[in-house]
Amino acid sequence: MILSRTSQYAIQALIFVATRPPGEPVLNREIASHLNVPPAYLAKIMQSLCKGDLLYSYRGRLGGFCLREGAAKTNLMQILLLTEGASFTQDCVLGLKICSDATACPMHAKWVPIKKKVVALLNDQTLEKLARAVQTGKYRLSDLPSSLLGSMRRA
Amino acid sequence: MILSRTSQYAIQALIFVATRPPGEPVLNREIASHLNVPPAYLAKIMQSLCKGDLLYSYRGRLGGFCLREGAAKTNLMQILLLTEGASFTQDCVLGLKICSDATACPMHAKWVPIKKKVVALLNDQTLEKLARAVQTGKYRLSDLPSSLLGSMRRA
DNA sequence: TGAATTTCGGATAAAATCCTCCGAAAGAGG
DNA sequence: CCTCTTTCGGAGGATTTTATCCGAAATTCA
Repeated sequence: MILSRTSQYAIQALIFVATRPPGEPVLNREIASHLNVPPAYLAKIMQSLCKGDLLYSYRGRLGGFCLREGAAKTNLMQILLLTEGASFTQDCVLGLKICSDATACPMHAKWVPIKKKVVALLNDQTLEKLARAVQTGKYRLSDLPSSLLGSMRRA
Repeated sequence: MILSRTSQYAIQALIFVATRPPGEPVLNREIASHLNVPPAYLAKIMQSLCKGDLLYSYRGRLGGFCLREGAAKTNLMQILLLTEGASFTQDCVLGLKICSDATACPMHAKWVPIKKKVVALLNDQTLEKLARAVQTGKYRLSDLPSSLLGSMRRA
């Protein structure tokens, strides 16, 4: 409804890394298998997150990825700026090239307040917070094992 | 940020037809040029809107598209159901296959209220309302002529 | 040094979305 | 009837997104 697969993978991966003890590199392979996402594709995304200064990467035997210092304070908006580009929150809902308070599409007035709420939420949610939510066990990052899927779907 | 191009074109086209006197067929060509949208592609979308029972189509010399009776009460949610599919509002923000109150992703609790607001807005906005908003001249459906773009951008 | 491991970077493939083209069918009017 | 116009339906192309593959570079450890 709102995020590309790339963004979803990026956010999931970053939260996962944030749940691990800082300073201990996490393997791409390990992240991918835990999140159940394609490893080769995730590797590309991890690379771009390194270039976006959110992660450190280390090659070789003790290699892997670590959160950069301070990156735990990163919020989702900052991540999406990397993965979706700057136009993410700027584009008109109906796709008009120009849509502002001065000259607006018929949805503009009603849409802006909601968009503000979305942006505020994305700004508020940091990796730190999200990682903690997962660590408490209250929330889940990976999909349920397929053995449980059947019973969940029925519920 | 949220809608596919196809959905944007569909909504724009429907609003445009809704601004026209009912019963007088509007040509695809006319809609496309007014919205500045690829005519051949729009034709496909119009076809699917006919199949979705929102429009009537007429072939031949006096042909074109008309809103089906009652279709002016159609809201955006119903249109998006046709163009985006049912999962549009159901999918998890982070892409988890299962994400419900019982077993949720770390964004779930904060996201659900916002999603509800979005859905409520989409349910509230009917073609009738949107068309009227355009007819009053307060809002715009088509892009500005390129001659004005420069001055707008600078503002 | 050499072997093993891991990310890097570039090329490429697969799938989805966006878009075009064209002949056929249907309707209007002479 | 024929001609003109329009949508219909199917095939296909272009672009973007998603995903894979592989050799090269870096790092660890023996």
